[in-house]
Amino acid sequence: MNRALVLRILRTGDQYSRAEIAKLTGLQPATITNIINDFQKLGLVEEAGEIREGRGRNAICLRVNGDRLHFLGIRLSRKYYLVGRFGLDSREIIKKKKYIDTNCAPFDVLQSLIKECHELIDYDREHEVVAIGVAVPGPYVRKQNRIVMMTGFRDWQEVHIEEELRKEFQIKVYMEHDANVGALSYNWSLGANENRSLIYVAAGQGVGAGIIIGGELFIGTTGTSGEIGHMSIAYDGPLCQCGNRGCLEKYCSSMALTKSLNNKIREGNYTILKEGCSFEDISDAVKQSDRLAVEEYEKACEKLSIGVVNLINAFNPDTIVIGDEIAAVDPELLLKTVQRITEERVLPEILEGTEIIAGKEDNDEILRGAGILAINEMLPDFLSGKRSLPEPEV
Amino acid sequence: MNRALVLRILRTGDQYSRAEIAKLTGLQPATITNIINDFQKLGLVEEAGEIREGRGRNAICLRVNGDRLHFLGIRLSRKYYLVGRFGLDSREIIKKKKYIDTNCAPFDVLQSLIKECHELIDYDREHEVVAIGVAVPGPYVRKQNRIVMMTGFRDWQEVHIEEELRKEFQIKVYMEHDANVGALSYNWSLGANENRSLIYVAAGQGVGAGIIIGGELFIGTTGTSGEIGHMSIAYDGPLCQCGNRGCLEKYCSSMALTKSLNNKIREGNYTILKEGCSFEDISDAVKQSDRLAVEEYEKACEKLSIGVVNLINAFNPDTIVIGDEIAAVDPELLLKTVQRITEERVLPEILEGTEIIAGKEDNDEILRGAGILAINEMLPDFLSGKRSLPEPEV
DNA sequence: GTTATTTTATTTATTCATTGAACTAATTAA
DNA sequence: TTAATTAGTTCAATGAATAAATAAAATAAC
Repeated sequence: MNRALVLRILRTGDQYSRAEIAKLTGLQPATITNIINDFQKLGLVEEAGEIREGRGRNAICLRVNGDRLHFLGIRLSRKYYLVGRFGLDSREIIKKKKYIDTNCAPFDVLQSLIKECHELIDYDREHEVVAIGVAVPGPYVRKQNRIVMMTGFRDWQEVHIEEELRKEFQIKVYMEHDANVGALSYNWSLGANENRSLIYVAAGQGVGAGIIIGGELFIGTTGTSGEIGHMSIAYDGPLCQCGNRGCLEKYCSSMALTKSLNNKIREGNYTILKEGCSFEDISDAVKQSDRLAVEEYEKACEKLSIGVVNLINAFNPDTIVIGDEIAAVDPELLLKTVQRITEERVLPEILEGTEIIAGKEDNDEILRGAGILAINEMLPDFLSGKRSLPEPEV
Repeated sequence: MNRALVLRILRTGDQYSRAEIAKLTGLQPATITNIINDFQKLGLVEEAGEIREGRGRNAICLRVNGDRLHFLGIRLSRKYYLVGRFGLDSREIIKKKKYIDTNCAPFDVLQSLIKECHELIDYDREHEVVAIGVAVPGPYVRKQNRIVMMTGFRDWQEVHIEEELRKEFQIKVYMEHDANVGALSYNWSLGANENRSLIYVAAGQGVGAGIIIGGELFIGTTGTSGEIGHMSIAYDGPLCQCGNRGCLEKYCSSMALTKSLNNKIREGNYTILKEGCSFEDISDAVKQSDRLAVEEYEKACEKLSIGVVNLINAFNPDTIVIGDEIAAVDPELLLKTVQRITEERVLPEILEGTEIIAGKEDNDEILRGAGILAINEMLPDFLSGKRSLPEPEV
């Protein structure tokens, strides 16, 4: 258990000396020496020069051997899929993106995905790929160990992604809701610690959230936590297909934004956009400061902010990250809007506990999260000895 | 750590044999023997007859010695306070209720409270009271180890309840938001387990929630989690003093219900109630099936249900308990309403993961929760040896 | 330049919780 | 009466963490 703790510290990618780790964990220096020795024997950790500061013996830097184990991460989206190869230190080694032909049957997509995975595995034969993590659009529920998609992705219901990948590659495959792995990814990049409470809001075609509590992913009883897209912010608002009214994602998903903007165009409002425009068109228009597009985008951000207000009041998390398509349109404007609305609507004593971040523009966070999922799930097996590490390369 | 695990199982109040505990914890029978031996030496656990079932040697029943340690629980409310004495098994030994004169200064209330605590401690001198748990109306924030009330209880801001009690009784004092200890209480009575995710909704003068995740209380970064009273269910609804609009508690707190009913009376609607009626009057009227009172109460329950819908979507908890004043008015009608609204508004795949319970009519849950808070916080110190148990009585 | 001080890391012996295996105890079914 | 079954204990062995002493390597002070 302490091994896991030490490794979690080192996995942040930063370098630490034994003494620093001892202080961070509260364990004795002797214990750290022992644990690090084990890790070095397993090839998980290596020394990386010394650091001189002040007087006293210089500290020896330690870092994980990122190439000791490799992992695949897959992000399956409605429009494309991403496959990436990651090191133990969550560093991206190589990645690929493929657009999905909308006419393409899920089974064929899966075959193409498998082909790409093979390529990524063959890319480096020296280091072994030991597990695969898959991020899929939520929501879904687990039923008798099978994953059943619920909305928007229903044609995939009969495709057993996990099983097929496991059969093909004979390694462990883990699957999660995309918002959940997004949370894992930020939890890692912000420096995982056991007190962290973080909510990653994936504002894309739908709106979902991944929740980190106590440094761990909280998925709820049946794995559907974070379905904030169906949180009502207007109890008598428009009916949603989930049965609820005034659902958050009716106001601020990319789908909602596209719909409302097209309506505005139909009403004859001036814009550089044409009727029938896609979300990508709108995104471009916002970047070109098209007045109507910016206006509508800001409105969507305001509604999203109401959702954030509710999350802060309910969770009082230390961090909220807003990511995915909607955030990528204009992270700055989004952040400004969220800050304005939260300052207006949350008691200052409560608000000050939470830092709000607009996700990076590139969408790789979720892909990396898929890789981290695989690492997180796999490592305990190695540390507990339930599974032995593959032979190290010579 | 395993000691804590074993004690947590026994603290449910049920009786277990060593073999059963071994199975439940996954530990070896020998380990359980050792741990139970220690507990018996400390007087924490005692044997209680045998149980015969099927073939094989009869199992020896074990149970916590509820009288080995005693605890005080205090529930401080706006209108009254409760003080209770509890055993290690969370059993209530004796309790007292005192109404607070609204003209009474907080300091005087505290003095009266201290007097009652003395009486409860003197009630049984054979068993030692080792800690006090205090439940206060939320929300509050901790600032430099001081607790600062935020709304509705502001005149208590300068009263250092924790410090005063600690000074007076020279034992540990723990303080929590009342909704949080309500959650602790139900977590206990439903059988604590490390996977439980439970939300206790305290619908009283305000609306707050206590959140159990992973069997533990989740209080957020700064301790303000569960402020669902200020969750907006109508983004353009009426302005709340918190700055938000359409806050849940504007629709379904006892204060809101009282206000809206008095408005209806003023408008001339028929009812047995008179203008200026209090929440207690309304509660009685509902119990007497006064049409207007029932109608307004049901409306409040519907709004509360919207909040519950949002909680289910966000948390996917295994249990939601709705308690406090509002629930006590008519738990059956409340439950029926919540079930109707949630079935309407939550996807069935998600809803089926959550059991919804209307709190018991008596309001002792929060008092007991205060006691459990003290027990929970105190026990680790005893088990880790940081603090030694008082001498057992002869 | 020597010595004292500080900080890092390791070695060694010790402690302590847990375990596995053999064992005792007590009960029922055959 | 014997075999089978279940409950619980004993005891030596294991293994992780620790305390204390020590080594190593640096700077500061004289």
